[in-house]
Amino acid sequence: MEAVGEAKENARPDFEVALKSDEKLELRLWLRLLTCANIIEAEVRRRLRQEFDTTLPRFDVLAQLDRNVLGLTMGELSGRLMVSNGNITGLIDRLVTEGLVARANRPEDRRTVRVTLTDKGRESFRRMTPEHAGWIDGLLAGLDRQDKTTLYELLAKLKASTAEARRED
Amino acid sequence: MEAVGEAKENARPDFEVALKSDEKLELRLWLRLLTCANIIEAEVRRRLRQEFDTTLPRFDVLAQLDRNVLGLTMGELSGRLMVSNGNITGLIDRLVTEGLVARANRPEDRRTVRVTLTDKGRESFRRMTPEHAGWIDGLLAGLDRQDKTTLYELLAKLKASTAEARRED
DNA sequence: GGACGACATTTTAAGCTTAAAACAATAAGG
DNA sequence: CCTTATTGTTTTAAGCTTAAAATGTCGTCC
Repeated sequence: MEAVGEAKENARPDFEVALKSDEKLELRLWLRLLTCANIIEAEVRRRLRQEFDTTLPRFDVLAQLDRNVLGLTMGELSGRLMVSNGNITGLIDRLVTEGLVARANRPEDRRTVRVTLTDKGRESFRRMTPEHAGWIDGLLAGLDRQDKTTLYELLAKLKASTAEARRED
Repeated sequence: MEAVGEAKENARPDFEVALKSDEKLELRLWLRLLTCANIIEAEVRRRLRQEFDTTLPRFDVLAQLDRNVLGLTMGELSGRLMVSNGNITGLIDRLVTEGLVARANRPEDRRTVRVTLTDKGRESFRRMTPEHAGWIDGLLAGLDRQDKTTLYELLAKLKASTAEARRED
């Protein structure tokens, strides 16, 4: 018997359903952006779990390590994924248990750890990437090329806007 | 002593820093969308914590209850926020402890619970909303009105696209 | 060369989140 | 009725996430 309602396979808020139309444009824009990101992210998480029995944070770690053949330190990983250092510790613990990554001590600086993909980890990641790219393509298929480039440019502007706003504080 | 690096006040991935330029447009677009959403979300979370000592999921629950004066059941809440039922249980537990919402049993159907805002909860939410809207305005200030409406429309198209893609499976 | 500050990582405590199972109550069909 | 299915909520086990504190290591500056 299934206890969870219609939120199950969607996950994350679709606030727009409850939005009064007299809301400000800025708020509606933000909520719609959030909704889109959440829908796609939830879909990617769902498929990673169903098809590869893994999670998005694990996938993200593998992606970073695949790009950096020489490995990365814990700090470099947390910087690139923009999560806390403590978070990375647990994530790497689990990936080591799965045999997908390896920790190597570095004699030249015993404070740091070099994390690298194992062969198994690399193989696992390489098996997932094309599927992953396909999911994204499918989810964006309703936009034509012009839509995509326009959206891409507007999001660049938005990103710059948020950076500016945070600089001012 | 501060242990956490530069990820601290940003939180959430900025994958673009590691993106090879030969990546597909679709993938770059998705990662940029995710980055924008994560930046804004992290900023809202940070300010909710700093200025009001609360969290985004709590704020979202209060927002839903403020719109629905008669209250909502647990199931209605989980549907509107698009999270699992089990999640709502814990969230409401904590909000009850804080005195911001109240659970009321309903004699006509003893399976369900009616959750409503307390006066304290309503007052608390009303104090946060204008600030919250201001934060969003500030973060989007770098876009002119035309940018915002175009972005709003493109995101509607994207949302429809994801719905279509998931319908096909 | 010892003290002190800076840096890298881990630990801790708490909250958020989910899927799945368990529990509780109503509804429906004989 | 009363059994069975359905509906609404909670519990459970596991993972993700953070901020803050603790731990361990390096570098520098007397």
